[in-house]
Amino acid sequence: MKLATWNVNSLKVRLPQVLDWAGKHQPDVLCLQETKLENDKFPAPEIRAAGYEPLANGQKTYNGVAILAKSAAADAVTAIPGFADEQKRVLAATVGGVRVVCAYVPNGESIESDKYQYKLRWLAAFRGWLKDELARHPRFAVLGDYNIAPEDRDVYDPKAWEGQVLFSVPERDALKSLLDLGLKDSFRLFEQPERSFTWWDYRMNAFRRKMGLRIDHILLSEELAKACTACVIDVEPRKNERPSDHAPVIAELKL
DNA sequence: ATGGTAGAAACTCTA
Repeated sequence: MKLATWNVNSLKVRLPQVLDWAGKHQPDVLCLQETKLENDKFPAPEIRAAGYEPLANGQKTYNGVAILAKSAAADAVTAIPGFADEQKRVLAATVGGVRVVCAYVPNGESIESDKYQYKLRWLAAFRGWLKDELARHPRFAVLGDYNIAPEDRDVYDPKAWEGQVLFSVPERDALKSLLDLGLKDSFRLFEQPERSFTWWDYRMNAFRRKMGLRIDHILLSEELAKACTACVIDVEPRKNERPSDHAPVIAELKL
């Protein structure tokens, strides 16, 4: 079973790239973030034609998540229970006996921003929900754009990024506290190339200069981590014309 | 000295 995640930064713009990529890599589950589409605008027919059943939780202009699955998805949840949030950032569903959470964690803007406080509050609520879901589902995966780089090696210039949003200690601690629930960063289960990143700013030729951060992650429960045989970042779509600023991440499971 | 780019939508906000 292949699980994948990709922040597409507008599904309207990126739909052809998403269909092309899914056709090539054939993930069983593809989690998308920043779809920026209301559900009634979601391109469900095109996605069905490509062999995927879509689940969408979107809004206009900002945010929005979706799960594309090769087999039927059940028991969808579209919000963090008990956390009032206008922003569409989560979607959970059960696919092929695996409970999948697709998440778009708030960016935070800067550590001085109100949005940063929202990010930390959001992560605390998210943790509570994941704990509950994990208790009920031993086969549990949390995929998405976390907007947090865990370690120095996940940042092209950790000195310059120290204390900045996406790499500040409170954010990294929040990510650690998700792992402390009993989740594994699937990417680090394996030997990986140096300078492995999933996001590069559109500005300053950041991609060409390898100035990236690894902020998109696939976290796996113990049971799924044991079954995980590979996790890779596919940088190829970042080279496309009109690319997303994020690259997809794929984890392969032998279930 | 505070850019630069991209997306959506409205002439600005978010990332």
